[in-house]
Amino acid sequence: MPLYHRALADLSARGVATASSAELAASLGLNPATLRRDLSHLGSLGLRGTGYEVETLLGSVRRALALDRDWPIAICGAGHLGLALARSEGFSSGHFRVAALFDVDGAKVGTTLGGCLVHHLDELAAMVGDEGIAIGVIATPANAAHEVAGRLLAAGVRALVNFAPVVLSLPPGARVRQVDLSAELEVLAHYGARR
Amino acid sequence: MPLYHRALADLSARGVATASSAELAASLGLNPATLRRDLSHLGSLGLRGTGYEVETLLGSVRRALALDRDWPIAICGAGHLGLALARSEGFSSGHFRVAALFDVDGAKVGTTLGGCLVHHLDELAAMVGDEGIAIGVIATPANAAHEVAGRLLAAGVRALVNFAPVVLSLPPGARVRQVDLSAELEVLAHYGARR
DNA sequence: GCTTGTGAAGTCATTCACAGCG
DNA sequence: CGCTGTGAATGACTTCACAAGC
Repeated sequence: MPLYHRALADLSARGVATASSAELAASLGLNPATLRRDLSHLGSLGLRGTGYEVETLLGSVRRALALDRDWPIAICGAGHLGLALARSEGFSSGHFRVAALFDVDGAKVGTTLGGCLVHHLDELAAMVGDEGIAIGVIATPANAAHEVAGRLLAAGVRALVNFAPVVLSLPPGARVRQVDLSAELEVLAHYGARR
Repeated sequence: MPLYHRALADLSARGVATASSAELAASLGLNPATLRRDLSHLGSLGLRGTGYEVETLLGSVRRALALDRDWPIAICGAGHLGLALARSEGFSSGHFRVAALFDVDGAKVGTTLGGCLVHHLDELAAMVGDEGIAIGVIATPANAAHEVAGRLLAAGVRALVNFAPVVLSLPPGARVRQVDLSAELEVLAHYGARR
């Protein structure tokens, strides 16, 4: 669904008014039927014989993804990865905003890195409440990930993106998206060796 | 499969000799049957009544993932993300090694960032040959991703990790792993709004 | 004409449940 | 006994194929 959102935002920016499932699917490398069925979950939005109206569909996808409001994010870990994420397009542009950067290193706390003031992790709970943070990003070393996840959950954050190579066991009601850099490389190594 | 590799490497480092499918699965949050079926693809490695011998199984998984050799990697894009990746554990420790960092920015080329000399993208083809690079990482802005992917493929690199928010259309025989930061946030926003 | 939305079929992955083995 | 490996059942997705509609 995020893919559809991006494809439609592109078309919208380019001023395209309508697009058929075949065109959309081709631009995303998907089967047209898959795309039609996915979009049908949002309602009957297509015009038979014509396709989909880009602006209308974009609005529906945006609502489905709850991108019609702003999502403040907390990034935990102000190392290289945390800073890179804080400055990346995906995290700051559009519907997401890096509300705070946290670390436990006294040398970093209080300084401004990448345009963001670094707070101590102890301030997490307070800032989650003040800023309305609902999404937490774990960009710490592996051995700190569990504790940071626990603190985020305790502060009321129930949606996490975890970049640490650790499987987080979470209580029901909490969601985690795991982003595992070395796992990506390992599957490529597997396929690479087979050629 | 990379998850199994990591779990087994952990157990091995902690000196554990054997583990049952139930124990392994619990530590990864999986169903034991799923794990047994996955491992059965590697052969009949378990000891009935006992479980799996950690070292033996680790060796088999390592071979299956082709991690019994070194994989030199090229990172294209020496921005914040590219540098963070170059310094990350996952990319340098173990079986992977950042062999070269590339950019097109003349101000960066020739300097040493994060312990790596930055080469101009024009040197890509030569260095792929010299270093035996088989995996390329795209850490460029979205609008440069297509061209960089093309250059990597032209140089003979057929395995890519793409961090740019662009769907790459590749010739058959090439593999891509897409890592999409904003897509992760968007699915969390979707679920977050439903609670 | 062309394109959607959707039953029906097909494919792939997960899970159950148990025979077979150490 | 306990645990693996695996048929068989279940579920989730994908794709086909076509009737319904602009």
